Amino acid sequence: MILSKSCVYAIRAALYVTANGKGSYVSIREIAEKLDIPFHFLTKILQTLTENNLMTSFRGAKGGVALARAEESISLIEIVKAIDGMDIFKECVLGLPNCGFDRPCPLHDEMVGVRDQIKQTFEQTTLGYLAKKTKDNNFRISALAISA
Amino acid sequence: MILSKSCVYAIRAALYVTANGKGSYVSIREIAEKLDIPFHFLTKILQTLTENNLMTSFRGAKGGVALARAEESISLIEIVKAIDGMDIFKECVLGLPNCGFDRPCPLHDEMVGVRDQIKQTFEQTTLGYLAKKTKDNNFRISALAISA
DNA sequence: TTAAATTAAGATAAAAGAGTCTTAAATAAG
DNA sequence: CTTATTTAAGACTCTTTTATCTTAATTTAA
Repeated sequence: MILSKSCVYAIRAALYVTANGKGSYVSIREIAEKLDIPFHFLTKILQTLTENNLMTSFRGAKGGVALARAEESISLIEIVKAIDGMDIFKECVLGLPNCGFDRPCPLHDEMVGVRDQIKQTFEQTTLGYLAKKTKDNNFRISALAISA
Repeated sequence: MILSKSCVYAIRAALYVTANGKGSYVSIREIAEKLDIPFHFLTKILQTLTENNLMTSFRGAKGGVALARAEESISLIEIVKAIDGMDIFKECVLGLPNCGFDRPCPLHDEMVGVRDQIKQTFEQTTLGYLAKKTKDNNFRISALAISA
């Protein structure tokens, strides 16, 4: 698994908010139920996104979370950075410290390309783009059966 | 981390055996010390490789492990398969079950390529090739400083 | 035959990741 | 003002991965 479960939950939740939160706050309970994510666990994860200025939150009745900025300006890598950190894009596949051009591991050449490609994908993919793509193609962001 | 720590240990140990085990058994203690891997932990991992017919082992004094087949005939994917399983090459980046051409997640298109590329790399890279490359270029398979 | 070396196997422990539960604080609405 | 709703925060539990420890079994060689 490239991303931690927390990070996957964060991305899926952010997509849900992008797609369903136009103009108002979305309650974490709703997100948790719709995406089949443990509520309290998701609460913590979204708190981290809020701390990292990717979301804003609002307490109390009618409270919830919302994107902190325009959906086209938030790319997935910001979420990954907040939850899993950027080290996952630098890590040596054989776990050797300071693996790189200078001191490569035997697999460095083979892996550096795909790793950069993954990083680029996360850099270039915005919540806005991905939410639109998800809607247009009726893609799913939950394992749950689609409810009308 | 794409591969588990166990899997990384397995690959590095297999490379060490390939490079240093010509014709005879290499003791697990030696591998563990040279590669800075916990001995008992490595023992279990190599037992798994032995159970999967990738290595043979020999008990008692002068015992150790050796490759079960010619080094050019063992590709990294066999080690990955034995330790982490093949699911890591099928897993959806967003953790959705049955993500694929039929029921893709929003990131499926972006990820399917790199995932296949990683898989191909492990399929095509043999222990023989990698050990030779490691020797020729003086690459390292351990975090430890190189000892004369 | 005995001692040393070495893998095999199983129990246990430590660490990290994932998930749950409870209480506090804030907000809206009656 | 009170109640219901909702996020914040912290403690706690569970599971998986990683690591350690002990004993058994096997083999070599003195």
